[in-house]
Amino acid sequence: MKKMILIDGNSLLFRAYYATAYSGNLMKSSKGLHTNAIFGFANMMNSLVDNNEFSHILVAFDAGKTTFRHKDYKEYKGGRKPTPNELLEQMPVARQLLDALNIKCYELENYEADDIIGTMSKMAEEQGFDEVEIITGDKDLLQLVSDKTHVNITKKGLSDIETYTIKYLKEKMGVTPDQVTDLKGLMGDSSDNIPGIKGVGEKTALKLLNKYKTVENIVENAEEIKGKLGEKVVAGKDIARLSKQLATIKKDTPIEISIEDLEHKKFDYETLKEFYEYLDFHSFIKRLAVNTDDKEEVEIKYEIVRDPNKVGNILVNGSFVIVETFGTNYHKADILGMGIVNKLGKFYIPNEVLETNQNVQDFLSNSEIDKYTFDFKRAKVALKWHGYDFEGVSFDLLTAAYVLNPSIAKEDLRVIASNFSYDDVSYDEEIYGKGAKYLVPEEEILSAHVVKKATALRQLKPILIDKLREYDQEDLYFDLEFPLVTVLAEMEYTGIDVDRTRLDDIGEELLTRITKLEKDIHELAGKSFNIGSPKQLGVVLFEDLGLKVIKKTKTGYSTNADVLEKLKEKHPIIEKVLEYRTITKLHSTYIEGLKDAIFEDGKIHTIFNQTLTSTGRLSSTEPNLQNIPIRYEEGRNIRKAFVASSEDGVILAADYSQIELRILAHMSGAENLMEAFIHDMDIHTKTAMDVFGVKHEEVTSLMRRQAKAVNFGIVYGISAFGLSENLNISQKEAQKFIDKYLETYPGIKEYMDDIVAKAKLNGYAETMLKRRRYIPELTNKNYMRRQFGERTAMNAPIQGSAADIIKIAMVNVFNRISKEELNTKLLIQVHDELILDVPKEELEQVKTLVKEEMENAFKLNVPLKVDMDYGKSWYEAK
DNA sequence: CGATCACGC
DNA sequence: GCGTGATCG
Repeated sequence: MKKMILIDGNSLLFRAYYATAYSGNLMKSSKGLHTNAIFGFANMMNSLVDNNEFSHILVAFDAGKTTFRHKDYKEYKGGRKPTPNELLEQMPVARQLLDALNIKCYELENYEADDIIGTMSKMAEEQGFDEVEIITGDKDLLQLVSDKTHVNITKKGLSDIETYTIKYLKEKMGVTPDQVTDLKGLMGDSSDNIPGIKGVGEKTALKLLNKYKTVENIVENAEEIKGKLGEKVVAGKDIARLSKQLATIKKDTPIEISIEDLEHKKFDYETLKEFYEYLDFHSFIKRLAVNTDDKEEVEIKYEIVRDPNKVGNILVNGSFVIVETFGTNYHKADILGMGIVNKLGKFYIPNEVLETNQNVQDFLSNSEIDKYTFDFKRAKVALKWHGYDFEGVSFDLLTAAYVLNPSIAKEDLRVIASNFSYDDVSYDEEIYGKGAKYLVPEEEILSAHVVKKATALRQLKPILIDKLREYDQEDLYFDLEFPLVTVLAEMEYTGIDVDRTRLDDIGEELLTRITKLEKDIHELAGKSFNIGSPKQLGVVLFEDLGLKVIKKTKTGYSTNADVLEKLKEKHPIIEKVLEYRTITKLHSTYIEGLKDAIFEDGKIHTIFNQTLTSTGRLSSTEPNLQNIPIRYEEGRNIRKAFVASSEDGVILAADYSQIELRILAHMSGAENLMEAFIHDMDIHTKTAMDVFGVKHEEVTSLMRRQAKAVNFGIVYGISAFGLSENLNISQKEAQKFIDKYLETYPGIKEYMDDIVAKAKLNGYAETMLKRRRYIPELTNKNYMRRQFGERTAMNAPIQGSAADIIKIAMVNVFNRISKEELNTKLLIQVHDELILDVPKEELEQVKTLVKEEMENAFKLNVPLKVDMDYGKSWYEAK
């Protein structure tokens, strides 16, 4: 149930103030601050939060004194008594209170709270909220009543409210919501200093509206109206129109917050308590304590199941299952136990029972028994290492949350739960501790935690599935992201064979070179220092040797490769340092790092994080197999250590050629670009031809290099600054290149503008498969951040769609391999490339299959092209 | 634990 | 632009 509460902050504060102020003795805190309005306001907010079920909440405030309405009518709200200082000083405190309550408040320059509320209620209705409740003391807001939106007007004393529905409004005031503004246009409003038609009061106004419906209609037919009234209407027609306009609440204010920002979160007990103490609101503190104590007493009831005769009975279809592991690397994690929640109740099954009870193992491995889980891949791989299969899972909360919003899904269930306003579960870190204190707690604590997670899972599954439907992401989730979990689990568990001796040999060579380089560098420097320390190196280069400082970092001299490259001619030490950097990098990250990651089976088992990147790409850790060197021969040699698993098998590498630019051609429909791909031309040469307006044979290598950098920039969404760094040119020149590129391909310009506009409107950009990336930077006050947001908006659909496509290919390749009963294994994905382990006799079949599935993963307006190669090692599969 | 650097796409 | 990892202070 999605229900939004919108509160008119100013109105309630006024009411709260005057409700108690007349007595003449205002409440004061021990610090001398008046608190009567805050007290009433806090009371109101508390009873609101305690007595209502809702999912979103916002308190809107007026900003400043003037609004856009003053432009049309400078007397707007004129003649009002000034706000008493005793109330003014409480205004900021109200915002502090809301902060402590974890309730969002918002105000907007030039607009009134009404307009924010009007806009939000419209947005909420459009986005499928079931109900919107507006709370105010101002009857103007009644114009917002609809079948979904109710307006609650506070009555004297604040304690009770009057709820207006369309029906009640008609009964009570005799008008429809739309006519509320007409009514005010006719009769005016003294409190806002809106004139209305002279001599027309409520009775007359209603009579007129009853007959003519709107102010406009009344004015148009003024001649029909007889007598004095007719004259009054004619005389006051402009005033009436203006008055109506002033009374009309704007439903399209340029607000900078989104519905997601308003999700109701629990307050932090300590913060709130501190705040109440500051205000001397002791009664509230007591109530707070009672409420939290209550919560702690409601311990969840569950059963720890050990009886082997009983355990079989509780494991039924439709179970929510948490397989609890201990250790971040699940290839070597212990399994602690399982939390099960289903129609029979809540249960905890300790690991000893899992290990010894066939019923439990059958339950997990039976694909006919429907199960739902959290972090399916972790559970599946961990169980597999312990000898158990985990099948029949049809929902994984972690990946579902990631699809809904890639920026929230961290691997802690509590983090995700909180994002959906469910807080009744602990963070794993609270249970296990961290660092040296990462320990398994006693079973009582552990089991309660695991069962709570399973309970949260049950609560959250329908909510997330609803959202997937609402966002039209069901296909993306059920046909792609979720099936991919199993594929990745298999890849990780399979692992890739590594020739340790090869790594040893390369490592030894590197080590001798390092020793030699160290000696040379120290000699050239005239002293011994730590070359690996940028700080020390900086001193040697720029102080001792007096080289020119090219760039500085926050902390000192910059010594990165770009800088050193420019100093290469100036001193022989530079070349040595550069070499030292690459060699030590190779040695520590790739030789030592990889050797440490080899398992007892002689393989490396990476972990693909499926829920981390904001674009939809995968990432790889422990070790990262997506950044094994390739560009330079020295590093590329590392790949010789990644070998086929069988004697005469091969490693097959298949990569998409220019997939991002092909996607750009497809999405933008830019003709020149499409043509290039349809004829399979060299894309950078083609870009150079188009941008520089030259013939094929006139493209120089510099032109091609520049065109390539611009294409690169398009794909990665870099700025003029980034491009200038890449090409070593000025930002101005870089901007010229970009402008020229967009001029050459107007289709791309149009497409990019469109994407940015849409992203600004929606708050997110999306891929071809409806994967979203939210971009809050688009409304950032800082120009640079906004600019970054725009580039992100342009880039996310390109990179994300490429990620979508290779994921489709992976699922399809995987399914084909198993359907054709092959022993070939998918091993690694590197963003636009797949690495497979292929037995010799399957090679021809697999080559065909992989090419087919990759090239036909998704139908674009241009062909998808895949290049393949194979060999005994990854090195040979260029 | 943040900053810097280097590797990949 | 998006990532991971090693090292330093």
